[in-house]
Amino acid sequence: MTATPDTRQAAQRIYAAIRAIPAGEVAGYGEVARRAGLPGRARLVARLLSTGGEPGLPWHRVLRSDGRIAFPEGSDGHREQRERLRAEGVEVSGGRVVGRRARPTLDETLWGPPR
DNA sequence: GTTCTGACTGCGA
DNA sequence: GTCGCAGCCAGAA
Repeated sequence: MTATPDTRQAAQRIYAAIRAIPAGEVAGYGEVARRAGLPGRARLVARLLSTGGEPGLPWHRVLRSDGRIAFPEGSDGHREQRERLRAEGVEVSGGRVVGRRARPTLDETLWGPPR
């Protein structure tokens, strides 16, 4: 790849943003990208994960803006993500997150809460 | 070098 | 609620 320092750094920020998602909570690709300082680069986030991402990365907490799993229902990845989320107390039905607003409240849960 | 593709998003109908 | 379209960026062929 052209692995420019900028791109690599961006990837690291994205990874950090994903790791910052607390268990039992979910975040959208766009949200993660924004937190990483890359607004509008949700696709980059998705691509990073699809190309391997990082070991131990809670990628299953990353959903689409609709709060749905990015994988098509019935897919292997879809099934795995659903299981992982359920293990953390997040119920998923019909590819949709239940018991929690689809719109990830990352802002409030992560960096912008109480205070 | 150009072209295609993709774990996406937002808006309008 | 769903469906379609355009915009967007980065990597792979």
